[in-house]
Amino acid sequence: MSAATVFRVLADPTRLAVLENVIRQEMTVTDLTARFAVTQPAISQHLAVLRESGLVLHRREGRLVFYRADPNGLRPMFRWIDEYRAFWQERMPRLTTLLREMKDE
Amino acid sequence: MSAATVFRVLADPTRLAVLENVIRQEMTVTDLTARFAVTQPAISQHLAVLRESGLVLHRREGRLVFYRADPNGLRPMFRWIDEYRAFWQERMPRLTTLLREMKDE
DNA sequence: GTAATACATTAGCAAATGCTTATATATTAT
DNA sequence: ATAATATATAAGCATTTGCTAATGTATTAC
Repeated sequence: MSAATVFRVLADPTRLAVLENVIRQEMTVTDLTARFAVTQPAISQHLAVLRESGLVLHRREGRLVFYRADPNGLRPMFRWIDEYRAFWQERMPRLTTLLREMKDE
Repeated sequence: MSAATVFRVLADPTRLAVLENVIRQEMTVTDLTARFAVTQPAISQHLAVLRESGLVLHRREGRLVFYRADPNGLRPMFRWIDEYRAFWQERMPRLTTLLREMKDE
């Protein structure tokens, strides 16, 4: 998964907001649908994109499907940031070790 | 400038690669055009998007226009990461102070 | 001046995207 | 079994996107 792919997935405001919700807490599709002005299929489609890009995990419990963010999903983004570390570092001196952790662990 | 906007700008592989080039070093439009398989107008259009979203700076010198990355351009992204700090932190314990710097300075 | 160079902008187009409606699939309740 | 609920998938459509070709605008060279 490339950084550009992760950026593309996060680029849509609705999809980003869906991710933000499942970062805060695990949630069903119905829960999510209730929080947005779009239909359930739209939410399911966003979740499919988030799933395929490794940004969320899901588990089925009866008819309910619970979604939650996968912290590993953003690793390509962290790797990208780290790759240009020297550049950000000019302005943000103590950045190095932190990004190292985010990238490697 | 919202995080989603920054993500959208970074989402296109060509445009991301253009940004990566001007991160490494200041460069003219002609320089950039030589490095990609697309036409000069395509490069100029990507640069326009990067300019309007605050990701690059430019200066004119005669007929040449030099572009370079603006490190402040990614601040919305860093702010977004910081907003969900607690979540990443579960897996990356020493993340806090670093993101603080990136966000605030 | 005129020509050449560097870059930006416009118009047009094919492909991708995000949405809705309709429908399919899976699970639970009766 | 049948109906109801939860979610996924498909089809269709309007909008956005990234590209090229053509043209416009500065600036420098002659």
